[in-house]
Amino acid sequence: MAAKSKEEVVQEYRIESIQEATMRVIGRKGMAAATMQEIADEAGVAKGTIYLYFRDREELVEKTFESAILRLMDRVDAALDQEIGIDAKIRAVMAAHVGFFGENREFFRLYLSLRMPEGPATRQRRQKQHCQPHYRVRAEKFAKALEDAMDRGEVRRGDAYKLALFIIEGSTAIILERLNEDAPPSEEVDLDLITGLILDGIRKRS
Amino acid sequence: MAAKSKEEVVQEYRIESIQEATMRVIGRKGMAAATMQEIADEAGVAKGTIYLYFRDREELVEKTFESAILRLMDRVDAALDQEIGIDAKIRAVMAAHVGFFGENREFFRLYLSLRMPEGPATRQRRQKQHCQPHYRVRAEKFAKALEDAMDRGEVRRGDAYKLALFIIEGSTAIILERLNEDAPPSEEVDLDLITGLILDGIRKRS
DNA sequence: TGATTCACTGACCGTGCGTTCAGTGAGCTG
DNA sequence: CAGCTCACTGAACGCACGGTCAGTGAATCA
Repeated sequence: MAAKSKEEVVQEYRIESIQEATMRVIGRKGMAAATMQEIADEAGVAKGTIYLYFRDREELVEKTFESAILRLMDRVDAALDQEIGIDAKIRAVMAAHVGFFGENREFFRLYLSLRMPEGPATRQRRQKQHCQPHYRVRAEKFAKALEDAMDRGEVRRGDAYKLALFIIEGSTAIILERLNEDAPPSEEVDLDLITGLILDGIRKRS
Repeated sequence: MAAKSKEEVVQEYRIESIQEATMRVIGRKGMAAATMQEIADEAGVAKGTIYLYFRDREELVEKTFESAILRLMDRVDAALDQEIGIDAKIRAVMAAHVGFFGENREFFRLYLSLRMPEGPATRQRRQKQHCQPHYRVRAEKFAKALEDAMDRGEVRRGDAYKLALFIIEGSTAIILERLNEDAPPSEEVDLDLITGLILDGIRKRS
């Protein structure tokens, strides 16, 4: 059985605290301006302690990103795996995104920063290997759902992957706007907007 | 008349060279990893020379962004000012974006970096004042065009600003994908995809 | 042609970062 | 209770960056 020793428990707790602190600081200051010192202060540990659990800053950010994005992926997968029509499925996927980022506001900055690789070529390659796949995989899964709907005749044929990219990125803009608004409308209103646009477009029908 | 003295000409040339170098280096290394030294080398001048024309790194980046985004805005404005139906107008706006970024690949990284403010509060405020307005203004102009179309009954009523954000951001994803593709399809194909989605959605009609 | 100017240079400086590691002390051990 | 262990600490280090400014020499002037 999976009984955890006291050491394991305290280790996991430390790792979690540090990762949460990392997200909060990056959420507040932005990727570039988030320093190890401030992350350590925020987590209530010494700077050196972080290096007991993470090799360097890069690994810290990477692991922090990964553990959060996996939670998002779980929700999206749950939405995609349901046996429902494409209408409901798209709405569910969008609801998963809006809900997740609503609950994890601090993560949003980190999420935006890591979509676009930074730094010299070597760093970029490493980021491409670790962070972009999550983005790409999510887009591919969504594209797969669109293709299935095309096969079933629910959706017009077209480049499903590019459609998926468009939709995911477009919703990101709406989510960003929601997070900046003082009094965002209920999630339903924005979900209706998004799904309405995706499914039926903006053209008025007679 | 506007005869330029020799000094003015050489000044303009310097400024242009430095700004072009800035875009190339940021395009290659990313915003954070682009150093003044490398920009200077790329422009073929000494580091100190840059500071004769720009107060500091921040102003350099800001001005570089501004002069490029204004060129984009000109194209978009031209597309929006035409007296044509909303179908053609949307296509023209999208064509302006795709075309511009196709011709100014190096600028794309800079563009993506400056959408989301970085750094501590003071820096963020300055960026909000200088860079975000261009983004917001573009979205508002596009939203205005959508509202006009709503008034004319061409488009269903809805939150025009959020629709504009969704559309602009979604197209950005397609453009990014185009820039990464080894052999992107002709612009027409992607423009059809985008305008088709926006106007009529993805749902198959009987 | 000697004097003057000034755009340009690049070695230098201070700062602030990520990273290290000798030291500390709470808690376990025998 | 003496000795030991080891997770944790934070001062110190090296480095790379943005920014400075005394110096240089080509172009201009008188």
